[in-house]
Amino acid sequence: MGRPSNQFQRKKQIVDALLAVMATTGYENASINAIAKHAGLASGLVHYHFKNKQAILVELVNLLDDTAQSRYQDLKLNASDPKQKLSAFIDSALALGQGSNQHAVAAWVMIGAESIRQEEVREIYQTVVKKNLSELQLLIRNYSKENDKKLTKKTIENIATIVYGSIEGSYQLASTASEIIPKNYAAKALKNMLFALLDAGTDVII
Amino acid sequence: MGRPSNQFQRKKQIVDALLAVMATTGYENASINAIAKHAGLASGLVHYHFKNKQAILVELVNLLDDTAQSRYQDLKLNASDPKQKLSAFIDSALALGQGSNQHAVAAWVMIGAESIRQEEVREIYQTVVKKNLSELQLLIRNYSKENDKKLTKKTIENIATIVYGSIEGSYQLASTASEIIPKNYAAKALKNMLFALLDAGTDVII
Amino acid sequence: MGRPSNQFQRKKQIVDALLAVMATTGYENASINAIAKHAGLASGLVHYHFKNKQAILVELVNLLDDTAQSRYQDLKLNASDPKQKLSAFIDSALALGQGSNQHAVAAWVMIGAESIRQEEVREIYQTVVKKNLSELQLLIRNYSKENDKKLTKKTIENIATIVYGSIEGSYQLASTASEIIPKNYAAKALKNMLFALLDAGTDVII
Amino acid sequence: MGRPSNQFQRKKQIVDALLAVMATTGYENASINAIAKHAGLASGLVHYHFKNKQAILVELVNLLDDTAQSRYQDLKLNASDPKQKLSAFIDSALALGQGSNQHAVAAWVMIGAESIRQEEVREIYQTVVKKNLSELQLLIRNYSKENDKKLTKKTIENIATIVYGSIEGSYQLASTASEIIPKNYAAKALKNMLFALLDAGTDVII
DNA sequence: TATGAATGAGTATTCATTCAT
DNA sequence: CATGAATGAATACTCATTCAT
Repeated sequence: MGRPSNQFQRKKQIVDALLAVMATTGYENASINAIAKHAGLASGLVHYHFKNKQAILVELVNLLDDTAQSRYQDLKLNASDPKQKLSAFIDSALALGQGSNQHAVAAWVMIGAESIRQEEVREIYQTVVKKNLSELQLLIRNYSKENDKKLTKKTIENIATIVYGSIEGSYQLASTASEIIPKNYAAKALKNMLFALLDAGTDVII
Repeated sequence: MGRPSNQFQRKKQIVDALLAVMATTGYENASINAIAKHAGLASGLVHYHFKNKQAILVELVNLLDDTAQSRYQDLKLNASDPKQKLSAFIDSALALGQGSNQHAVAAWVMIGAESIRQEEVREIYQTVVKKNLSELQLLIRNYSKENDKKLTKKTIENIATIVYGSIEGSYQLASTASEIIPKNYAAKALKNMLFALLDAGTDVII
Repeated sequence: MGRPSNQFQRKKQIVDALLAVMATTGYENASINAIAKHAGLASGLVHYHFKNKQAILVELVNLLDDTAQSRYQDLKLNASDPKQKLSAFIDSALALGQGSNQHAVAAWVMIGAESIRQEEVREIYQTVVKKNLSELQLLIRNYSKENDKKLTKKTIENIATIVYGSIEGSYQLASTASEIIPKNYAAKALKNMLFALLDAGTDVII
Repeated sequence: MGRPSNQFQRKKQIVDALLAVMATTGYENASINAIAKHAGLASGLVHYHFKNKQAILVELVNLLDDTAQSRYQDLKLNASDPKQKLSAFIDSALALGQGSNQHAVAAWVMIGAESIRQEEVREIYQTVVKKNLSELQLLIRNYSKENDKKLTKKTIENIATIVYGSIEGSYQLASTASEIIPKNYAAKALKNMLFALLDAGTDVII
């Protein structure tokens, strides 16, 4: 009957290794050999499980998105009103620096840059962005609805986009300038700014 | 006597070529050959003018910073009060998409990623970040002072950082997801959000 | 499971190729491509087995030393008294020109020159020199002891060094001036000169 | 009438620079640029004065030989009998380490290695060797004649060759192993060995 | 599944030499 | 004579990918 399949475990091992290696070396410099060594596997095995190097990256993008999603879902469970849900989104995204997610944050920045030049990566990256923008728009709409604000679709889009951009930018700064930026500023500062805007008179918001 | 020097012109040519090439291919994939070809030069000449590839990148970072600076200085000339000056900063940074600066924006994103792994690049990158954060803090302080708000140093730092992060994040989104984000949303949305915060009661801001 | 290792065989193949190529072209001009071609291998494989070109050279120095050692040990087996042992050393070192060791001699001269500028090579080279000087000093001491001569440590050192220098110099002449120097002069001439000195009155020797 | 020619001075400057540079880097790594910089000249000027790099090396070989010759001629002036003349040859050749001739010695070793692979260099190198061997043979013949020893031509050749080889070998050891060999051993040790041989009964010498 | 040897194209960098000024 | 910019071939080394075992 042959040995039991361990495809899943091996793939995870390899993707994790790519994450670790590319967080410090970048994607181009994360050689298959380095990835294999980090995973404790023979280099040939990497290509047995993945058609090519790009396929590992694609898998990594999915992994990072899944992780972020589940973190958000967890936090959302305890959120009862729209404001708390919006906060949950931002908090889950910007709980930077704690745990081993510094690697993930650095890798995400690299992926962002990589998606400029790799079509397939860009597609998945955009899918993730789109999903997050949609979720943010929904959360913002619900929040403003509850507060009896009537925001146009366009306004909500703009706000969601700048908020999501702020999150991505915080990743960038956390990875490249952590010594010169405040600690743990991001989530709170972004929430304050966002709610100040949403709570202001509608004439302010465009 | 002897051949006249044209170092300055050639160096500019090469740096410009790196900008153009890496905007679409990334730094690693911007081969010296590709750069030379784009500049219409022999590949050996690139190394005659630059010690190594990294030196070109360093020069490019300086160039991009200089360009951004002068754009800001220009806009600031017409700004008479603190609010206008703060606006000038954001406008000069986020006047994306117009002119040939799409390349510059994409390159800047690549540089951000590259600075995670190249010490020397990171240092210059951080210098630029630091300078911008300082300027932003000054502008915010002046604005709040004029409005009789007393913000703590820490608060000003946090606000400046999230604002600068938003700018960097907008570059990221503009480069990788321009099809799925609103057009020209960034400057206005960020300014609205920022001033909503700064104009809110001090109890809101921390 | 998996492909059987042949590292040992391949490494030998590559080192042998370096020997052959550098004997006629020098180290700098022994390109990895030339070495690979001579060994019948793909150029990339050379770097799969050796970290860099210098590592091959280091391995070659060791190989040449090993070969010389075993030649000496073989000859020493048939030597019963101190004089014969001393002769065995010189004979094993200066049995030039016969067999395929012309390449080895030329390569050794190149290595000597190379060790002036490559630290790591110089270290191994010096180790080999030191070992040979020690052995020569021991042989000379034993010989003079048997002949009731009392030579100072310093005298023995000096003699050993000039003898070893003569050997190295003979390699040089054999490689660069073989047409204009006598055939097979070296071992006999050096032995005659050395024993004339050692057998002379102690007043002669200093 | 144009400016006065300084060809001679310039050529000397360049040859001296090659000597200095190649003493530490080897011939292959002594780039024209490095030579020019060391000489304080523009790189193009080097090729104005020398057809190619090899021509500088050829000139250097001649320079080193001339220097050695004049040192020998100086010492020979004070030598009145054959023994003193023979000593003068060895002394002039082995006055190592003093003055700035360490560079010259190292360069000579490099030239020896280089002459294995460069035909033209080998030819000059051999000319120098031949001249020195002839002189040594003459000196040995005169010495033995005075002492009423009748040495065959072959014997004299052999002795001259091993003596000259010893000199070359001493250069090698002085350049690559100076830390582990005695100081100033060479001239005295070689002379003792040589005269012990020449003064021994003719039955010893073959 | 797994190993690790093998390939060959690609990359940054160096450098002798030429040439415009 | 002199400068130094320009060329283009050569070189060590890297690496994704393939393949024999």
